[in-house]
Amino acid sequence: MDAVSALAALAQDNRLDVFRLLVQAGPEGLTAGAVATALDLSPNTLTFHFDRLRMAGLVTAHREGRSVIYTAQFDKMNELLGFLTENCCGGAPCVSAATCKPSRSRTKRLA
Amino acid sequence: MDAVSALAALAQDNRLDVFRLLVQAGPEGLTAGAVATALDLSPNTLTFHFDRLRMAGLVTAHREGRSVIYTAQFDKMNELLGFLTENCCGGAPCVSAATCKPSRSRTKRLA
DNA sequence: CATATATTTCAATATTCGTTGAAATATGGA
DNA sequence: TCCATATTTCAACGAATATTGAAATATATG
Repeated sequence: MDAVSALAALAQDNRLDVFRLLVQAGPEGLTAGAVATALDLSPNTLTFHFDRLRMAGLVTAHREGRSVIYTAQFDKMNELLGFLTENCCGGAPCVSAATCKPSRSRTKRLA
Repeated sequence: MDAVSALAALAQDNRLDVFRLLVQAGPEGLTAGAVATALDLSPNTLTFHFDRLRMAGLVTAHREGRSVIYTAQFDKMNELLGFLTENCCGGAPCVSAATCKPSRSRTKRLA
């Protein structure tokens, strides 16, 4: 796993905002357009940032109709948190317990 | 607290290595020269990276004789871990328990 | 003081980053 | 098919990043 690219993906204001928004949105994710509107980012700029997050493994994308839906990858975030706790933190033993989960398990979209 | 600059500080191979080394070294820290030797970095390049870590609050520096000793700031790392767990992770509740501590509490230097 | 050691500063350079605007592509509906 | 919506691709550009080499600064020792 590449901790540096995951860190780099989150180390930018707009991308951090994008990721936080996707985390809030939970496993159903959000359309690119919804993120663009929410954060007031132009669609091409957003694509650039999505690419970084995607290459780092922090989000995935799938098309649904004309929209593309981006979804936070909680596993990857857990992996990063685990790495940081273990390697940059003196190895506090709480890693496995602090499992990263979607904020609210709302199963609203299309339901 | 500026999560982005802390993330950016760690989002580079050499700096991540530097920080991990300082975490291993514990509260006594390491001289700039020791880090340079351990990671095979030229001293001026290292100063550049130390600056980034320092501005992010992840390390502090103090002179001791002709050497400058750099020390990891565990509190700041805890802060970052807390932020990430809370904001990028759905708010898993383990944050306060996963307190970031020096790897080994050896109180050797000057003792 | 003169010299050696330890670190920082500075200028230069190639590379990468983040944004913009225009054009292209993909999908769905009239 | 034609058109509107949604997203991506591309070229361009200024800004920031990481590294190098040379010079400067700070401290200790003879």
